[in-house]
Amino acid sequence: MDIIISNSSNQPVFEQIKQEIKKAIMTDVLKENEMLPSIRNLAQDLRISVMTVKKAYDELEKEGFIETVHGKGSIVSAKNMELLREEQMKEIEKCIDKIILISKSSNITKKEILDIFEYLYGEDK
Amino acid sequence: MDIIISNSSNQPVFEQIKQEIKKAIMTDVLKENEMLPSIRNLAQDLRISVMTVKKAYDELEKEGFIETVHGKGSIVSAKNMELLREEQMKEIEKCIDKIILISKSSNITKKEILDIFEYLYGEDK
DNA sequence: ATAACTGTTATATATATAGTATAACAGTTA
DNA sequence: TAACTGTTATACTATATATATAACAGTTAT
Repeated sequence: MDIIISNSSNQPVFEQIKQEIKKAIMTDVLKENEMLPSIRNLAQDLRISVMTVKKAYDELEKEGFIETVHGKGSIVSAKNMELLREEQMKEIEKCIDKIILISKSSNITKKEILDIFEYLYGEDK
Repeated sequence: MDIIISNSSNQPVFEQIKQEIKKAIMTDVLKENEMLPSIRNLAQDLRISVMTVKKAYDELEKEGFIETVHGKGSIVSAKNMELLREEQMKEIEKCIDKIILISKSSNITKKEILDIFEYLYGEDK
């Protein structure tokens, strides 16, 4: 599994780790019940503190994406696809809400937004 | 001009002030060359520190939305509509980028997104 | 000139978040 | 027992946010 973090990102490191792992789960790079890297290994690979990785893992566990057992390590929770889908749907809805808020308090039209969306989405899918 | 801030917001107070003022400019509540509230008055009204208001005004000036003269106060810059429009367009594009990123790394389809958009947008406009 | 407004600058303080570093402790497995 | 796992606690640094206060400086009208 490749986890890429950037210190120039506006996102905190632990947040980037969370997102990368969620992405890996969603794209099936990390499958159900598969082991995640140990916090020490990942910390060493990314050259960051163990505590930062632990924070990411702790939050992923609280959110139901992984399960951690003391002494063994962390695995991907079963039945998390619906969870992820719901979470991502909520994220998309938040973005759309923001877009609509901007649109309605400005002279940017619905059509303009749809055009940009189509353009940025590209041909595929 | 009504500026509403919330301490329970995840956004910092100075950021909320910036957004409220931009919104007021966009909706013509604050017109070109119109005076903004003095930093002391606004701070008193919102029951926050003068420095927090100053920070908001300083950034609005750096971004070109207002102009401040020592001893006189701040006014809305002329020709900021294109500026605001561009900024809001960029904001919308960022949101769309995020939506597309999520969409393409998940099983959420373009059609689903468009349906949610239509639903949330409502009938008007 | 003075009063009463404006903004400016500097200083000190408090709090929260993010991140690091280290060490000691504890569970698992071969 | 060795070599992995995660856990907890502590201390420290840096940054962002926000407050409070005071002194300084420009503008305007009387």
